[in-house]
Amino acid sequence: MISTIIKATKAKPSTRKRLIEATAHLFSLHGYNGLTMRSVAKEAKANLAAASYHFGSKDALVLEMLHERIQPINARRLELLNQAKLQQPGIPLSVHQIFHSLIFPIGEEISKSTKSRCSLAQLVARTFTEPTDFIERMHQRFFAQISQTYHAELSATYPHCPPEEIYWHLHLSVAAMLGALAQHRRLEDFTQGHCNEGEVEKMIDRLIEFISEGFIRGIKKFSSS
Amino acid sequence: MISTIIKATKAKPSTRKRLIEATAHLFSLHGYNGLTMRSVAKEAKANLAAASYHFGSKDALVLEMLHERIQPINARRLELLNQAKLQQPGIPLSVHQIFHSLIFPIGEEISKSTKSRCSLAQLVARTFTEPTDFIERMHQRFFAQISQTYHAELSATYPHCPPEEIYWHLHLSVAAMLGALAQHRRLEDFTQGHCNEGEVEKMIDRLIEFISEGFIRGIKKFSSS
DNA sequence: AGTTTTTTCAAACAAGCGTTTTAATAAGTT
DNA sequence: AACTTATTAAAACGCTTGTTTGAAAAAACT
Repeated sequence: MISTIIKATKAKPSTRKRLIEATAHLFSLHGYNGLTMRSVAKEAKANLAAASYHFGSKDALVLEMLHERIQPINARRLELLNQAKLQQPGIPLSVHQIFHSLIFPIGEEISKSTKSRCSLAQLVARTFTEPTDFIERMHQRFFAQISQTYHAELSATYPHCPPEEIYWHLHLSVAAMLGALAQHRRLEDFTQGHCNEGEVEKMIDRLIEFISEGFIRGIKKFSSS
Repeated sequence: MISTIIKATKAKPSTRKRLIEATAHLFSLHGYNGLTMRSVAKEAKANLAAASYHFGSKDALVLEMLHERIQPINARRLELLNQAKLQQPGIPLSVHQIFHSLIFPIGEEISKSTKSRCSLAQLVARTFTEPTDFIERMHQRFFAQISQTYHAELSATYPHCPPEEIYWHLHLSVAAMLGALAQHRRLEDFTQGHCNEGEVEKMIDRLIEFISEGFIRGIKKFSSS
């Protein structure tokens, strides 16, 4: 009786779930080209043909994994955005508020997933640095709309700023965010041990401040001249 | 007579040079794993065995290419740094001056190389996002020293700021720079055509301002509390 | 229970990979 | 001109890749 309960709680997840998790881990480590069906199968303790059976192809497998990982983050972003707007109806959000809603959800997910071996930071970042064609298409589908949302929000905060300049600095902000995520793994090496990769909160706090101020001062300088 | 002169001026470069150039182009497009000896040979209009003959292995070929491309940038950085220090001996450099010396040389090289199909921005950025082991080692060799130089310079500007906080924000700055370079290719898509990828100068100017201000305000906020 | 559907498994497939070999050609030297 | 070295070329090597096959096992359903 007891053993069955233990067995039930410790029962390993479905093959499908294990494949997705292994894919996330290996993709974040080695990128799309560095991920092989055999390495996924091995890590998921599944048969080589399992991934093809469940997802059809390597492309579809990776796309499904990315969908499952990224969708919750984007949903949370919009949630935070709307939440802030409801608290001050009619008043445009501050730059800090806007970038908080953009960056904070990533920190949340990273903290959640530290128990698993997959670094979400690396995964999200790799989505943008991978050159594979199909990932570019997927990127377009996943992020095109949300980037427009943020541009609109920032335009509301700076109603007299030319849209082009908003775009320039939003682009820089997103690039900085992704760069920080991608580089986070190297933090300890880069700082000769002065900073700790595990302090995700510290990183997120500083990143939000860094980007917000970079954005504010940049807009001020380049839209007035 | 004339034909020989034309032939001489238009003579295609040595096989070795063509291989390096093709490697740079394909590496920046597809990364290390996505680059194949056959694709390099084809683009360089050389035989498949040529790369192995001239460089020994794929690893050595890519390393040599990176060395040739990155070394001049780092040299120029130190040159600008020393130049600025000579103009105001004894006085610490401003944050803008420091980051100008870090970022501007990349802009120079990008402008130079726009005639070739290789985007230097992508190449430099990929150096940092590629997970391949040997590239990590190479990165350590190429950038470990220069990152220390910049930390020292910034510490001189902020003598009372704890080194840890300098590291944090230098890390964010470098990450932002690399992120911007890596994302530069997507600029037009991201901004729905509002911004032009070709305007490298604009990007560099805004990047220097963005990072400098992010650094300054971040240091102010997080080292005083 | 028997039957159908879903899932696992080992083995094989063609294609592409980095590298090596061997021979032919070009360049340089005495 | 003869000889030595450096370079190019085509073909093959062993290995890994994503995907498919067909049979065995497990699960689900009537």
